[in-house]
Amino acid sequence: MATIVATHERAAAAERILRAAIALFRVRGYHGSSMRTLARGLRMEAASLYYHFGSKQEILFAILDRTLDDLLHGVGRAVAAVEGPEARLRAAVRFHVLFHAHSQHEAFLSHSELRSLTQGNLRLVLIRRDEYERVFRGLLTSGVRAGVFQVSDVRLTAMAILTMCTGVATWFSDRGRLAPESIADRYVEMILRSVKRCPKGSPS
Amino acid sequence: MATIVATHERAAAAERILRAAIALFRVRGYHGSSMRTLARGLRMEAASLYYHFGSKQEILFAILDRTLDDLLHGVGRAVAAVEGPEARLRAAVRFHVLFHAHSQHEAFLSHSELRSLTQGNLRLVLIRRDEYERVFRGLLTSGVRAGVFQVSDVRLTAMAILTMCTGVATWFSDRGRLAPESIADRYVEMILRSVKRCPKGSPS
DNA sequence: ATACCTACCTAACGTTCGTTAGTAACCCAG
DNA sequence: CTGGGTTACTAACGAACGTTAGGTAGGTAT
Repeated sequence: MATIVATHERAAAAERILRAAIALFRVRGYHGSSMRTLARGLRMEAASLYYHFGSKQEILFAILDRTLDDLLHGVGRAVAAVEGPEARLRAAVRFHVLFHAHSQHEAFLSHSELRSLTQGNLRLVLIRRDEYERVFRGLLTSGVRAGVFQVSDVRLTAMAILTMCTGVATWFSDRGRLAPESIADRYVEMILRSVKRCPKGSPS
Repeated sequence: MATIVATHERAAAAERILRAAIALFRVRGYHGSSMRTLARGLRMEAASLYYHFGSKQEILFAILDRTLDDLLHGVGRAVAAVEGPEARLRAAVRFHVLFHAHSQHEAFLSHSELRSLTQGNLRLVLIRRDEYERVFRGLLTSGVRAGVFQVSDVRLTAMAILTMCTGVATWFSDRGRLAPESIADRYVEMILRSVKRCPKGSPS
């Protein structure tokens, strides 16, 4: 079928553009990257990009939109796979760290380039980001209710955990000292240490 | 003295420009901000900015240069004021959080706009940023040697602490629920909980 | 009063930007 | 062999960019 092949090729070309855009925006930023530079990396002309995307903004939104989808589905699957607040928080943190190492560049963009989105696109992205953050607040709250966590402020702790793990995307390197799995393990330990209720008289 | 008044006025004008640039770059990013937009906010013409700064890049560098200075001197003063690894780490974390709340915008820029610096300027900034990070690694190492801290990886823990506190600059709001002091207190607690050696069998 | 300096201005330079119009090469169906 | 759709191209648009040249009003020093 021509149509099936065609749509497949088309999707593949769009995918190639998105991958190149992720790499370029990561290094130079959205406003620092031009359609001509993006096209050059793909051995194309700038005008040809407009066959696949309606605008530069549409490319940025496509990247962030998909990344937010991946984050939401990923964390959903991660917490659903285990039971209990502690195991679920471990799974969620682990997923978040691994995602920010493996999908480092798009994860970075979905924080750093929010300001480059148009108002409408920003709204759509923020709705899902809030949803994502609510997952972590929910896990902390359940843990506190169950008596296994002890945190002075759920919202603040959730922000602290998320920004700490999100930071992995800014410094992680494939050729670095630590593998994503090692980083995730250690982050999980650090975080659990700071939210777990201390059995007897707490050190603080 | 004419010269003293003159240099003072000149410095004040430059200061005004820097403050406006911090606010603008924060919202739109360096490449997303134009000299004309910056000038409009100051009720000036774009060309007039070149009387005070040689280029747009020079403005960005001036912001980051001074911010790095403030960070280095600030953390130096903070740790020198107390004794012992734990008290010093508390002081350093406390300073870092307070700085990223009070000087939120320039602190944010000194992380997000590193990529907009020219190669030479970037080098100068990174040298001092590395120096700053070394302070935290040093505090962790002393604590481990003294037997009061227990961390699996000093470098990783330092990065985790720094990115977590740095994140405050991205979400803090003057009109938010928590005052900088409260945030700092709680961050200090969370971090100390996760690096302090547990007296008997650790929870992990 | 004159000369000078400071701090701004207007006007314009050449370049690059995102984007559109129109077109040519290719591929597969009939 | 022909025709239509797909995917790229060349060329160009107007706008905005960072920056420079040159001028001018107002204060200060002599």
